[in-house]
Amino acid sequence: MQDQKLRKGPWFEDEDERLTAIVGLLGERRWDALANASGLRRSGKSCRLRWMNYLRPNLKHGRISEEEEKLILQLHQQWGNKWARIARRLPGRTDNEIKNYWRSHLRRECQVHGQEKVEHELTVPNCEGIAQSRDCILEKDEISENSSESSEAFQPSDYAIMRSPYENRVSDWISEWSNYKNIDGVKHNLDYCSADSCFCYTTKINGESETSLWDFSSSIWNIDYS
DNA sequence: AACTTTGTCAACCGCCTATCT
DNA sequence: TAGATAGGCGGTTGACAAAGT
Repeated sequence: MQDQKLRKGPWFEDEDERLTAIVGLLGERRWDALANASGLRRSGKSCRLRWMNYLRPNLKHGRISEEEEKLILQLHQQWGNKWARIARRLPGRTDNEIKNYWRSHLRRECQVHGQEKVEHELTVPNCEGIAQSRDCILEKDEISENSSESSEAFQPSDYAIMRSPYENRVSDWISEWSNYKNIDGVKHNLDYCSADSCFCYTTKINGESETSLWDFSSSIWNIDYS
């Protein structure tokens, strides 16, 4: 399909219907092939975006509730502009929606405070500056360990300053897993380049703390009953 | 009433990573 | 193993409506 023939801009109702039908037939994959098969003069990316942000079932289209807003603010404070990741915590909401909402919210905040600093800090949360490297993660780890607040559970999300989808996925997985297991705190040391990745976590069983270590490279549990 | 500003939303763009061949 | 392709993500833009002057 030639680029100059591709349609852009708002979607028409019949295009939505066609896309919905073809996704129902072929599933949510191979978007380029799907776009061709549908006869829509749209790129695969455009089809995917339309589906993910608008046509997908179980999407909420209404206003963001107060609870959702609190969650967005909280997660954004923890993770920064990881919209897709934040969206995964809000069923029915898309990353685009949350991103848009945040931008509106951010503008309001800036107007209220009248400080450019606010924008900077909100754009670059955590770490007192942007995490340019994984060194920052290590520093944060050290800070946390020495902090007077160290009695509080260390959240897996504190390691969210990662850059690759792989890192994000691993971090997400740890986060979800720890929630599922009702784990107090997770410490995560990820070196994805060397596949020497591990994280440790603490659980309480009958009031006793138990620290365990998950080693990605060997996929084994090392239990430390301290 | 007319114009300007602000807010909201949908969509596109470019980059990066994963997967395929 | 390298190159090509597909998919995912965050940033940005532009259209439109509502609110303000």
